[in-house]
Amino acid sequence: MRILMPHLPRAFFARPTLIVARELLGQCLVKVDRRRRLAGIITEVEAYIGEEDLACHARAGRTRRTEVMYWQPGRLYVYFTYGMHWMMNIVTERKGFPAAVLVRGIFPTEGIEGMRQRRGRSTHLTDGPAKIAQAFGIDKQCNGIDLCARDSTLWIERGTPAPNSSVVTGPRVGLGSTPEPWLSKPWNFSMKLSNEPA
DNA sequence: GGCCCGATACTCT
DNA sequence: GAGTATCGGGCCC
Repeated sequence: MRILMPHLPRAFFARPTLIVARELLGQCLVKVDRRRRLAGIITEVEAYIGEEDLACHARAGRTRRTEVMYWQPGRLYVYFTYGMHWMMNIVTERKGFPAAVLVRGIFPTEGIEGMRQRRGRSTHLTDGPAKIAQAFGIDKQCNGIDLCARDSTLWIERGTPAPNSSVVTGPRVGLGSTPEPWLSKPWNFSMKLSNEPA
């Protein structure tokens, strides 16, 4: 019997955020856009975990912006920052506990021409969180969508898991004045692709 | 490759 | 009103 639905199931996201973040490396983000597939391998992510984590938007509690982080795992949390950029996160853990993984880096594999059109350039298509949102056409309208729903046009597909030897961890990026210990938590995960320079 | 800086508007205090 | 989970252009290696 063939697998009918390629989506990673909700159980994948309903686990500790650091586990989900690590295991998202090597998986494939897919969007069906006007009947064409846009896809890429996830190469860099960051974990944001709960109201205690002072780098997490949920540090301010449940607000209109952070509402989706409190929903079931497998939802998309999309927010706007710096006056012009959208960011894409995947909600993790259990309903009622605000946590998510920010997708910071992708290696494009399908629909590259479409990404180039949206980005208005031919290189550096998805090597940053706002670039990913622009290349995949993700904005406020995508906030709260369910990556695990049967009829979703956006989902995570099983790829080739990143071997431990390719994974690097480090502090999260762009946190500015966030106090310790949160500023230095090694909750950024990235993988080196074998065809990239070391 | 790197550093510096301005753009820009939304969220929460 | 302040702060912001960034980007791209200009410049200099």
